[in-house]
Amino acid sequence: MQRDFSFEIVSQPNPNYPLMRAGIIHTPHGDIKTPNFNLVGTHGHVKFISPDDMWTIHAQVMLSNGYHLFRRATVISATGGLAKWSGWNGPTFTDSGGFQVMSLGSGLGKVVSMDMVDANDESKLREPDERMALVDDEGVEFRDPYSARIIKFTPELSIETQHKIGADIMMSFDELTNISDTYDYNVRALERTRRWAERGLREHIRQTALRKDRPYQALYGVLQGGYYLDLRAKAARDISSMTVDGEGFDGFGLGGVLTKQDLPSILTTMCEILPNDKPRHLLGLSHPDDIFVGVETGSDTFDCVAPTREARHGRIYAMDGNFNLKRSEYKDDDNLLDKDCDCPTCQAGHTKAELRALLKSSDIADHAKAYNLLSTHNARFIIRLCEQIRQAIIDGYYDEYKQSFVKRYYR
RNA sequence: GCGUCUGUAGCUCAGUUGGUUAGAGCGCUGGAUUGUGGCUCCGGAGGUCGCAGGUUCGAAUCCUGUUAGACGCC
Repeated sequence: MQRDFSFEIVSQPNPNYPLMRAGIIHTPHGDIKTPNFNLVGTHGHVKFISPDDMWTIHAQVMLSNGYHLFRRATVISATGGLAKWSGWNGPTFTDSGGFQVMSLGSGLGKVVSMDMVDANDESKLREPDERMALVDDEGVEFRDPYSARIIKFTPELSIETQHKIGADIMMSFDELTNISDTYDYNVRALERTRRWAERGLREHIRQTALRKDRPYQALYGVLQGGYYLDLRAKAARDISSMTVDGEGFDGFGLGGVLTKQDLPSILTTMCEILPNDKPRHLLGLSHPDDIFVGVETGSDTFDCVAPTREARHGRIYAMDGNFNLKRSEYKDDDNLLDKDCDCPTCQAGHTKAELRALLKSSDIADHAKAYNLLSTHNARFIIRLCEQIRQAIIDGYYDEYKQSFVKRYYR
């Protein structure tokens, strides 16, 4: 199979972190220098951040969602794929819709619990008859109560949809378990995810053959297993060794609801088993401490809604620690969001007082302005963090960099 | 001058035939937010019910007076 997709490692091994690396992912829409944070544009655009803004803040990747774009997949395909259709002409990822198995199913209407006090507590799960996503071995039935629309998503349909959308990198359709699911349930869900991965890989090979006129789209196999290390190791062995007609996955997605406490051991367990020469994407995490753990254990790319969502809610990232811009103490504060920031918002001189007023205004146009200025700021903060981590890995001063960052940020 | 209507939280208002510590939305204020059903979610402060009397076991609610505003009529 012809692939215009590859991964190269550009750093020397670090004895303190044997799995850590900096690299380059070569895709049909350009190179991704890793570690990198992918901006999340679920519906094909990042909320309140334009493609021009993305270039300005040195974003490298947009990650969209095959489930949310399902109805528009044919149009996107006809337009020439996600990059052209969205106006963002750089590298793109699509997620499979696997996250929605949980977020619209057992976790519907709840903030994703990452607290171990909820572990194994099935009473914390949404009742099946209240869920908008019902899972079985065949796939997932998504229901929309407003339109009465029902979509039966299967691994085959997810992959076919993602091929239509045409992102450079796709994710296999997986079942994400909730922290409240039991060990036994995780065993069953993991086996289901393994079978779905195989079915998806088979469909991927079929679709690739059907679309020879298009650039090759890479497919990452996704690893699950809850917070159980034995299941995580099994997932890593199963997915990394999986082949269909001699073809395997191009990279790996590290998925699941992962607590800060368990993150290092879970990531280490998986990445020690995964082959070193393929890229790994850590799904859904972007807080700086999580990124540090991720890169130290071998993750290359990250994505998360937190920087943009938290920006819209007034949670601002800054080198000396995050803060809530809505607090009254910033009402007359003429300082920048972060005096050391190179984002367009801080470079333009917007003050905390000014941005707070926009954010708290009753005018929807002011909101939009604030959301744009604050989202680009937070996004740039995490992107810059990844850029600096990459440079530190390559130039051999990672420990010093991390120490200085953490000392200020988590003071 | 007379008549009618209206005065309840910073704002807009609910308050059932009088019945425990008078509610809501917005605003204010604090927190949450991790592969985006989110201008979302959770919490807190804030009122001697225009004022003064009266009836009653008990009044935001009924009666009288008074005051402020709106409207109408001479």
